[in-house]
Amino acid sequence: MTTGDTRKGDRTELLVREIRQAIIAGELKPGSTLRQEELARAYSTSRMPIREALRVLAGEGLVQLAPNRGAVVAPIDANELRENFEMREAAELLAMRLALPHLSNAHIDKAAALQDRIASAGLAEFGRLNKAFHITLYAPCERPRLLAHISSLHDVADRYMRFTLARLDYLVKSSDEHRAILDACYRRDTEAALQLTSLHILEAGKTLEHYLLEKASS
Amino acid sequence: MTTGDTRKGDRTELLVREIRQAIIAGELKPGSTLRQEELARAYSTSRMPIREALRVLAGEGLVQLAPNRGAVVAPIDANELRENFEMREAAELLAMRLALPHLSNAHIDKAAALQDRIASAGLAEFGRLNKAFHITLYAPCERPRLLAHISSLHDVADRYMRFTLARLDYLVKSSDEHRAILDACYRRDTEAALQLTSLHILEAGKTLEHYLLEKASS
DNA sequence: TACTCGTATCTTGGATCCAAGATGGAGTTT
DNA sequence: AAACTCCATCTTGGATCCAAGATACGAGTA
Repeated sequence: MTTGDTRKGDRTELLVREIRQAIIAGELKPGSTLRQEELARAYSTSRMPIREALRVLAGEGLVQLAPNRGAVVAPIDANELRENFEMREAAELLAMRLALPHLSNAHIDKAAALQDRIASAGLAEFGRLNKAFHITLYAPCERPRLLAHISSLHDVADRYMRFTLARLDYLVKSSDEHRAILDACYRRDTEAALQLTSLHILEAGKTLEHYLLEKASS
Repeated sequence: MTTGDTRKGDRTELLVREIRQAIIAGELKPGSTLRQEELARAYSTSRMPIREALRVLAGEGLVQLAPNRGAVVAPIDANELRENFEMREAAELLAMRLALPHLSNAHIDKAAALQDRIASAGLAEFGRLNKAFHITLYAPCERPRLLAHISSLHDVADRYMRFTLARLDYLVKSSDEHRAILDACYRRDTEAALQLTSLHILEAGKTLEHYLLEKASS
């Protein structure tokens, strides 16, 4: 569930994080089969924690399990991409709406600082920082399940962004929209903040969908 | 993730289903510790599939894992109840909105048949049938991830409903609202269907919250 | 009497072992 | 030549074994 829990965590939990990152980053290619023995050797452990980790990742939709036939990295799928952004819009609007009444300038400052880092970061770091930016704005809503859900959705969105090798103009446009959202937050303009967030997410989805189809036809 | 996948499934998958139901039904009490050995004996298997099942259920938020300290059934929490219904509203409105353009009379008929069964069912079956009713209406949206998400949310809502021992008038009111939603669907009145669904969910949340606080103070 | 430290016991987590299902190829048959 | 069957091999799934962390209890001391 991608909880924000940062405590020590057992080995399996670490493996979940590492394999999840590997899938998001595309090091583990979509559709490739994951053999337990291989992963065990790769992460120098036994098959047992790998098995548990794969089941967790299956729950997040990043791998697909078939009984007695093993696991494959979830394939890239235009429908899933669309669905992901639709769900993100619904979930993030809710979070934004609930967070806004409790959003302090300190919070917005923190998000603004993250946006500054995004501006000077590359594609590899964009997803992580982008997620942090959004979650920071939503954090005051105090809804742990909702935030975990959003975090998980961002992970798969990040995967699609890297897969499509999103262009620079995508990052620039996104940054502009971030600044507009921050501005609306500082002004405590609820309607604008919600509207801008909605557009920000939906248009990002459209753009990535476009990139994906483009890539598929080439 | 509570996929609708109904294929044979390995032992672990079956265990997940059984333990999930036991938690929802309250047979496994909130806060009680789950010892692997006990569960293994109870389901006549070894600890191994139990361990995997617990991790999956942790992902769904039905159990809480603490490294080296085992698992407990997720405690009842008024905040989580509220959050659950807020998330349901957001997710189900999205599903409804996407499904309506593709909703055939056959689909609505099927949902209506489920509603008839709900009317003559008891508290124990309400949750399952209620979930089926809603999912049936949303199914034409063709969004597997979204539907799985909604299904999972319904599971924890069901748990709270049973825990609060929801009164009969709750079930009656819910049935009336179901019929109103069906009516709006037959009329293809999009606005009304969305509005009624929103109220249906939010008021159910309020009611259960009320019951829960009542129970807590007694 | 209350508090602390140490030990015995319990439970989880990881590794290994074994059985069962799936895959691939060779050989046979039509 | 194509297809089917049977068998060797590979991989997963479940059980058992062992180590390490956590808990509980009791002895000893202030």
